[in-house]
Amino acid sequence: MTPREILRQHIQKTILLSDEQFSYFFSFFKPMSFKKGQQLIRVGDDVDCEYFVLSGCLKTFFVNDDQKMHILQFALQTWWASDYRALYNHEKASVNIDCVTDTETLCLHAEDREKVCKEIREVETFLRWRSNKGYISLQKRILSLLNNDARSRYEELMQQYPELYNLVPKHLIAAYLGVSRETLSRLYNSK
Amino acid sequence: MTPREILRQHIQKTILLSDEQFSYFFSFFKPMSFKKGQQLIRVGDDVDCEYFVLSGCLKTFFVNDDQKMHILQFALQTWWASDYRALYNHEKASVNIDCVTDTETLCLHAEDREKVCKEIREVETFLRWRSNKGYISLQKRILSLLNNDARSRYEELMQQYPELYNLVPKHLIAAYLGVSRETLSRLYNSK
DNA sequence: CGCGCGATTGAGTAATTTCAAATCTAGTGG
DNA sequence: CCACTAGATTTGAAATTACTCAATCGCGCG
Repeated sequence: MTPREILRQHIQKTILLSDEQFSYFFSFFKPMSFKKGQQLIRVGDDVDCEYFVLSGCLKTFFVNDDQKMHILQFALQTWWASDYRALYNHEKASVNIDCVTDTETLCLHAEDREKVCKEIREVETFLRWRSNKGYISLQKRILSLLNNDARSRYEELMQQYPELYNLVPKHLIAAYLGVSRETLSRLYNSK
Repeated sequence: MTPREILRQHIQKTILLSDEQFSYFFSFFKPMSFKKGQQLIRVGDDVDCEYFVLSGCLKTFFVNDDQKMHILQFALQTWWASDYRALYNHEKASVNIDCVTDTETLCLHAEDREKVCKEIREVETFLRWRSNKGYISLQKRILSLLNNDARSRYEELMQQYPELYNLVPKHLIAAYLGVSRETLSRLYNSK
């Protein structure tokens, strides 16, 4: 599938755009490819765009004073990634984003997003629903953090995104689940 | 402040509506008042509306198989509450919402929301930003759950929402923070 | 072959939970 | 005003869970 098709199918799960409308929207996306380990956003950066993943895997993460990394999100194909707090409030980035693997993205600038939102009603509807879905999935994750122990969080994640198993090193999975790598290792090697 | 003024001020932090537009939007909100302990949404219910809090406090929560309660959200004045997963996907409720104190709300039905969104562009923009802010605040909470121990989560919460201290029983705060009530008690009585 | 990264294992430590009991507090009825 | 009660909070002690730190193992790659 071409980048254009990937994006179009993704959007059409929520709304319908005419060829003309979609072409116009698509014209604002800039293809950007990155190598494994390359950084898209660093803490303190100005943030003016968001990334739509075509292939590969990004991670959004935060490193605390003790050098411990916490992962907020893995972004696979058709996922969006940015520091949305920075992007929407015009603040400096408070999280990092880099590549877990080589990754191809489409980059959309915030000003273009707002421009197209104004011009094409359906695009704004799409973005509203995208935010809603994001909200719902974060709520689910919070519930999982509150309610489940590390093992069931791990099983839940692997069941929902099996592709992560081979794509992402275990210590990153641990940083996403909120346990130490040692604990995660013990969890799935015993029992 | 009247309910109308509370809602209007809240909305105007994001977008500007003419008197006429606002009156039209406002006409779809139905005042609903509840007593402490009263349930607005129960797991398994059909969900067709969301609530805008005028006064008092709601909690959105989940009770697991061990009868342990986990709190997803407290909703104070100008906060919105519903089971958004159920509301947006037309599923049965997977969480409960009830009143921590006597609570006054404005109730908005999903179909009316979509209707007004179509008719008034600014309302859709408002809802898009509302979702974004919700997403950002949940992301902040996840980071806090991953990175901070129970004590700093408690201090963070009390600093951000001091009114919760007198309004909400401590064992509910514990259920929000993800610790046992005994641990929470020890945390702020030692030190 | 040796390096480097990731994964595993062991042992000791720290944090949190559970369970049970005691204490406190606000509201009710006499 | 007092006694009573239900709910909320606190405290103690034992058990559990997860963490840290250090060492080891495994494997792909130059």
